[in-house]
Amino acid sequence: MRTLGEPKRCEILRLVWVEELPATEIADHFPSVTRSAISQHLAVLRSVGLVNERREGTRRLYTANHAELARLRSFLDSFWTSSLDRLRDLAEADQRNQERA
Amino acid sequence: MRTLGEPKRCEILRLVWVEELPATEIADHFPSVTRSAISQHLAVLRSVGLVNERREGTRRLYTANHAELARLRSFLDSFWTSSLDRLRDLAEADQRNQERA
DNA sequence: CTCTAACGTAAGAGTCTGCTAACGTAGGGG
DNA sequence: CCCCTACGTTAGCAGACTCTTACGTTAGAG
Repeated sequence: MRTLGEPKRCEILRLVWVEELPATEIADHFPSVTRSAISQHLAVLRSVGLVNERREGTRRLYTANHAELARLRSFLDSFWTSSLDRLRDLAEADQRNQERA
Repeated sequence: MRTLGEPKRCEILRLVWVEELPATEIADHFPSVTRSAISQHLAVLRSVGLVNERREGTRRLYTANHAELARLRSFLDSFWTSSLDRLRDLAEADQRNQERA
């Protein structure tokens, strides 16, 4: 989550989401920063497994790891499901209190 | 997203997800840090609208803003839907190329 | 009115982060 | 073999972030 808190990394992931792209082409989408900066962002994304790397000659092709982002999505979903569990627990505790009274 | 990149803020949001809690009680869940630090985290969460504040005497009661987190969830979902759009666009472009050939 | 509990806030220290600039490396092309 | 392209990596810096300490404020109790 912290990884995608950085807007550029989020955008990079979006770029390689459906299409495999070489590092240079990714960097070209960010005229405001150096290719080096993008390379470092790619290293971070790779370190947390959000992208996969494939080498082809001197080029390195990147793809998004959909499964990893799916994990993040299900983590957010857990907020809602845990809320249901919690409400059920609260309701049960409340019922026990009423029975005791 | 960057806001929840901080683990403590994520945990705070979880605490106030189903239950309205006063600031002190939230801080008590984090023995490792000062109440001041938690107060500052609450300010950040409030500034991005992830929590709502209600005053009751000297106490301030916090609740999670479910709608705001739902926006984040749908943002992640947009990754998958946009991927479908993108694939459709690519397919159409490819088809035009074949027709031209 | 004084005291205390429950807060937020300001200032400063230490740490992390994202960036650039410079350099190193590996794989072709000629 | 030389050179160029496509990269990653390192060093260093400026700004952002998180934490603590100290202080200010407000509401209620006595």
